[in-house]
Amino acid sequence: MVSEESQVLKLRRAKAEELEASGVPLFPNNFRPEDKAGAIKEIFADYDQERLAQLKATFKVAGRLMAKRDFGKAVFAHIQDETGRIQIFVKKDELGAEKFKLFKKYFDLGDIVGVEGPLFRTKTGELTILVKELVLVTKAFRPLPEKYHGLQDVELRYRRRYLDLIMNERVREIFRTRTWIIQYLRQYFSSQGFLEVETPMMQPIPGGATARPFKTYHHALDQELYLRIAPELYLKRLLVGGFERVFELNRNFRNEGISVQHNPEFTMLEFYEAYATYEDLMTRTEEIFLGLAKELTGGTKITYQGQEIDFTPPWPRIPFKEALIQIGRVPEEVLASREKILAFAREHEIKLDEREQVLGKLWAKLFDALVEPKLIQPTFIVAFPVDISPLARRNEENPEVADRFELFIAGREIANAFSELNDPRDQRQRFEEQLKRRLADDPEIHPEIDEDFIRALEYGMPPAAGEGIGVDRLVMLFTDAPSIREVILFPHLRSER
RNA sequence: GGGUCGGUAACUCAGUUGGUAGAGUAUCGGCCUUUUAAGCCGAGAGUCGCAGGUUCGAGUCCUGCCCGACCCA
Repeated sequence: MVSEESQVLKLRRAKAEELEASGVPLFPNNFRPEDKAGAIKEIFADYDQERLAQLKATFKVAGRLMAKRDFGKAVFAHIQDETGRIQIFVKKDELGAEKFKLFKKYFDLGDIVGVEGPLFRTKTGELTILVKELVLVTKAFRPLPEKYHGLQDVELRYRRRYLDLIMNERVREIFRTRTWIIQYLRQYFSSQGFLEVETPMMQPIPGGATARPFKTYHHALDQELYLRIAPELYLKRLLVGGFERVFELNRNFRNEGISVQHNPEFTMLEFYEAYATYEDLMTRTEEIFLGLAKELTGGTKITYQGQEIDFTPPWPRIPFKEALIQIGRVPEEVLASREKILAFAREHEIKLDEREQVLGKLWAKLFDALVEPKLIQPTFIVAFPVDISPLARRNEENPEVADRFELFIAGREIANAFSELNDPRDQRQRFEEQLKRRLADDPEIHPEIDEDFIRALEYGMPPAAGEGIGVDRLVMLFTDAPSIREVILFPHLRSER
């Protein structure tokens, strides 16, 4: 990058080098903090000045210098470590004239410093470290954003997430919650006897979903590979292999648009349970979400973008077609034919591909436009058309419908699950049907049937149900984040130029 | 891909009908030993996203492009 040295940066670097020349190391690694700001504030929250004065202990904390208030012969400052901020009071007659002068002249906001000293309470009651010892731990060559407004620019927040994390406590909190949720999920599935596994991220035939994949190339193998769009077909091979409960919590990649709900790489939880049906999974899903809500809020409700969402089970289970009619207000007769749907869509300004032949896909478009946005409270939509459910088991009574559900919350799809199709003959037919359509759709694509997956089914896969939960969207819900970028540490942006 | 809005100092933002580019924070110099957006005095700091165009003169008007946000596909 071209030099973006501003006057401020030049001055700051020059000052640091002057300090270094005087014998003070800028990046030493021999300070060992023994205390955390957060813990100190918690433990001594109720101590008044008198009790603090009786403590013999001193405290040793390292943190980034976030604020400095200079009174001449004494300076108040705040330092921030991973657990929070604590005030320090640097007095000339406590620290000594020499070190005090150094601090005033050479220690800048943004530097990481180490302090040691006893605790006291100021006139205004703030718990404060009276600094007896002070060292520079890491010199910052760049100034921090403005202390009051912090870093606001959304683009800068994403491109320089490190700065965002320094400046915005709320952002740190979101990512702690994200990690917490992921740990909760792992713990839940492990405790239920699910084995966590890792299946290929690079796949010769990208299956398990319909999406454009990222393509890559393996030189030694002289083979094209695709970043996975879903782990599904591999996880089901493991059911064939005899693992009866498996889950994978990891990244999927889809080479499609970016939006508030879509990042090219996103985190998916998929789990498969032998001898269970999609109905069992609805119960399990209610249990998981309710558990998360209780742990995170103490209750059954959360607020997402101003809307209250209540996870108290049971959640409504509405057949797909009925949802279109009752919630979407689509007249039943419209659903019967392609022509009527196209006319209806035109009339209601619902955009869809007029060349689309598959009835189920047309229904799905109506659903996305008319039903999905209205599903605010947790709702299972069940009984999906088979022609948009190529991996799901047919319903026993109605073979046109799959034993499948999708979970919607806050107008978004959060999970997708079904009883798994384990009849290799039917699976082959469905793949072939899909293949035909995709070739007609886009001759550029060279889709392939995953023959080994079919072969695996031919060895016999126990009846099972499987589910995928979009973890980023889940985290959005529980952190009240309006955009997926707020819950992904480094969301994809165009490169800086 | 289309629409709307935005990009001005390190950060947060003003900038009038087109007339020499501003504030606060941060920085630098000075004063100040219980402040907390500390205060007071003084100073420096800009490729106004980029490239063209109109004009005597463009941060401001026009065109194209780049980056971002939101909505739509």
